[in-house]
Amino acid sequence: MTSPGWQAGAVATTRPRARKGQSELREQILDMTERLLVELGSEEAVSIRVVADAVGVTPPAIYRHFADKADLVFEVCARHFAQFDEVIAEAVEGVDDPVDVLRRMGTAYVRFGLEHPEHYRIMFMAPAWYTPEKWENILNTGAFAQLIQRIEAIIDAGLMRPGADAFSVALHTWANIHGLTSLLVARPSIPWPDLDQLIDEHLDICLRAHLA
Amino acid sequence: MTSPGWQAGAVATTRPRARKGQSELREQILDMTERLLVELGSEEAVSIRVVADAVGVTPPAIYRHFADKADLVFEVCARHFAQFDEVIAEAVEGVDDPVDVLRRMGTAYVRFGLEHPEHYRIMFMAPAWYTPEKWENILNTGAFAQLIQRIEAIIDAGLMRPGADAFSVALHTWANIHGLTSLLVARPSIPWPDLDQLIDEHLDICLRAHLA
DNA sequence: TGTACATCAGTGAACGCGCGTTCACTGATGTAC
DNA sequence: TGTACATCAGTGAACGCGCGTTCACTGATGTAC
Repeated sequence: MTSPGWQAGAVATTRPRARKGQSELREQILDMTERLLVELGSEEAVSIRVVADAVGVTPPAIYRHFADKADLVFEVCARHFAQFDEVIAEAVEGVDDPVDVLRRMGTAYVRFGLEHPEHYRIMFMAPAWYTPEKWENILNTGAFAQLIQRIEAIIDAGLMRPGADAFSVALHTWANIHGLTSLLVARPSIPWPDLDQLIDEHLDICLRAHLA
Repeated sequence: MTSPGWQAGAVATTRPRARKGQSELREQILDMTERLLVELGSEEAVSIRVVADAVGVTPPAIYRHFADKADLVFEVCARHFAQFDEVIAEAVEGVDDPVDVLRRMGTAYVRFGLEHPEHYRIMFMAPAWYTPEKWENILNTGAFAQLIQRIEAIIDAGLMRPGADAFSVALHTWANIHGLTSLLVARPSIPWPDLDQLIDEHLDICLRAHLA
């Protein structure tokens, strides 16, 4: 049995070459790498060959669009951070109450981790090897700057314990929220209690520790 | 240049065979695997061949003591958990004040992570693949049971907020302490403030959230 | 005490695999005349 | 409008590597007679 496209005399059913300068392959590769990262659940399992195969292209084709594997993973990582910042920013859009803002940021944070566990793992749990320098120091990230700013607003409104320092509160709050998120991501097999309630409770506790 | 041990006519400098049933190789392999895990900073980088080389033995020799690579890593993981439980238990020995007990457990926990980052990573941050089932659900672990018990003591002493549930408090406290620990382990390159103070502050916050 | 033998911890060579990456190439696309 | 040519995205084959694991073996250790 020969596949229809490969009968003698027939033109081989090769992938049609993209028009010059119009290749969408780069985007397809990024999309697929992101998807495979989620599906295979591990950075290591996503190889150049596996990505190429999934996209329907030969491995060397990847190298026309990315310098090497690290470059590819860097780009995907950059997408994760952009997406993350977006999610956090969206979560507080149009919310007035400054404490409610914090609650929503926290909830959005945990949800992001649960919905994109492999992204979250690479961003905040894995060794920094594959994380572009730009995000290695996450404290410069859009979302963390956001957090500090929102905490300052609460301090200004006189709702925080006296003497509270915005940076310090932000750091500990991040650690606390990350703690729940990363445990949920790393150990999904633990018989966690109801997630909605667990997250709500955790945010109660995190806020309570700092509010006046 | 031939190495002295391999001159023509000389007896090859082979590793002397252990006496029957007295092989210490098994322990040496476990020790070295643990050490390499720390040195190489990654589970994946520790291969059967690398371990064999470091111990001064050929790869197949490993298989006389462990069924396969997973078995070897399982055993090392078991050691980590035992060591961890020990550290936590030691930290509270002879401490009377029930709140102080919690503080010391928390400090010991973070310190364990900082001193054994690769152990910590495997135990609580890495996917559960290599974690023996026994510890996959960490809530059954010695240390977590300890934590619940100690929290119950505080509740009994009337020092907790009314309505506090020991299991719930333990869960959130674990998440909070793990949060700081895992961030420190995952992102050592972040310009963290003074560690002693950071840990102290974090414990203040964690306790404050639950105490009456 | 001396010799023949069984045991079995560790060896040396090899297996098949998937990895990242390279190289010379092919052939459709687009362009210049 | 037709033809010759340059471009370059993607191919096919191969590289060297380290991996986990297997196999038949060796030879010192320990034992039975």
